[in-house]
Amino acid sequence: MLQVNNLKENQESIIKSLLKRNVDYSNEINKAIKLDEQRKKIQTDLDSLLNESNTIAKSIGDLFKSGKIEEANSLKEKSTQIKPRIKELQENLIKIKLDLESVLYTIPNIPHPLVKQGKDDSDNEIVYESEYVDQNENNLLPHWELAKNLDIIDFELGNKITGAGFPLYKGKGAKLQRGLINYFLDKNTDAGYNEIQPPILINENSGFGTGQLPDKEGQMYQVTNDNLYLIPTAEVPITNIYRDTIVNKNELPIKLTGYTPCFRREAGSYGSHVRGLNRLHQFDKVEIVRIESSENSYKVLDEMVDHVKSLLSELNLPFRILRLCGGDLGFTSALTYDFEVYSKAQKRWLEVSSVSNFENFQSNRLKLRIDKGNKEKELAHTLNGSALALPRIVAALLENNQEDNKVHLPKVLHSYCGFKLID
RNA sequence: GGAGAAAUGGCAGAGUGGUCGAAUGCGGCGGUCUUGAAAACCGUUGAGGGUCACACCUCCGGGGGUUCGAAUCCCUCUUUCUCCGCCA
Repeated sequence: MLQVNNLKENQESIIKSLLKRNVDYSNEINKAIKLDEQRKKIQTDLDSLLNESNTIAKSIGDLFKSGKIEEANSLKEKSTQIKPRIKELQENLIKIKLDLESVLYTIPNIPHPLVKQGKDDSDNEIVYESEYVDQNENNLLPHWELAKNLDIIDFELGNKITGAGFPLYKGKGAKLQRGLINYFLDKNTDAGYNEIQPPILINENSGFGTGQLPDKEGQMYQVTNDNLYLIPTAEVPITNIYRDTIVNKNELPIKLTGYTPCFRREAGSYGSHVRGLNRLHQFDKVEIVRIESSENSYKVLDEMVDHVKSLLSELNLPFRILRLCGGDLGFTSALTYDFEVYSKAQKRWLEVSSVSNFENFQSNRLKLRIDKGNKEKELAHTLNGSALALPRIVAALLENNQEDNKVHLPKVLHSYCGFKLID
């Protein structure tokens, strides 16, 4: 959520920056500014009425003490008279605050200057490509066939137990999952991230804090009896640790990592491009989250990109890094780098990580501030990224390292999995 | 799941209807003293709205109510603790 004051002060430039998303938000922004002015007006009126009524109440107390009962009683009456007006203003205030908030919820984050205008993912800029990628290898099996032949992932059984998009990993497939999770967590920990294990069900407040609610509840699985949601990403519980908090600047840097399963309804996506592991309702992901001051956050974003890069390099997977254009940039993000690995059998790039700086967009909603000392406080910058999401990594590992229906694991995973070859 | 108690500032802990945004202690910050440090002493120290700055307003777990006036009384929800039951 953007700050109204920021909208007011930088109206023109914000509208212009938001145009990079190919949407004109000037109406919403004007509306927000107007609502805020009305809010201020109502607030001021209400405050002066409250002041009046407080003053009266105090004098009544004094009058009673000095025994002037009659005077007190007539003041009581006066106070009773302004009460309905106070009530009315209070109701108006609540309403206008809600209106303002719901307008602010519709305005996405301001893209960073590096973000180019663009309509969709075809306009994303490639900022790094790991190596020459041979796109002409043929006779390679897609991972779902390999997985079936090797009997390491059973999509049908998952379907039987739960439904499509809930695969069952077996034997070396299950061990590969476990090995990857441990490998990622160890690498993240080595890079200074503090490992945590958050709950995977969240309440409504947490959903609002990171922006899944309102409006995006359709993408989450819900536990209606208890009004809880299954997390779509560890970002939600981890970032919400810092909801309604003021962190002291000497607690920085805050670097957290956590593994969780993630649950996404992915309503409306079907077809051949979601086959196998390409898109699932339940998948595993290791996430990294950082809380930073505004002056450091972009340095930190680069750091995170380098870190994810090192993971993919060690896994020996061909990958590229994209800087998302305005049209593909997530609602809450100011700048996002996507990591894609090349899947040689499908001959497609698969997204395996997304690293973003949200600047203070999330923290404004979370009410997450940094105490900089000298009575100075600022909204924190939040950043997060996948390091990494498992399914497409597994897909690429299987497809790219296959040889005669066998799969050779990259060296770094040997000790984590306890085997070098899946056969 | 049943019974009881509680929820106050970074922490501990007073406050049961009227100068209470809240005593006191600890902690934090600034200072005096000291070669330096400690101790001692003095001062300062919650958040949000609003203002050029003041004034002023809101907040004592959340929501609602009573009252001229609520941290204090009532209702409700949540959480925590103790006891009982059940249990990985």
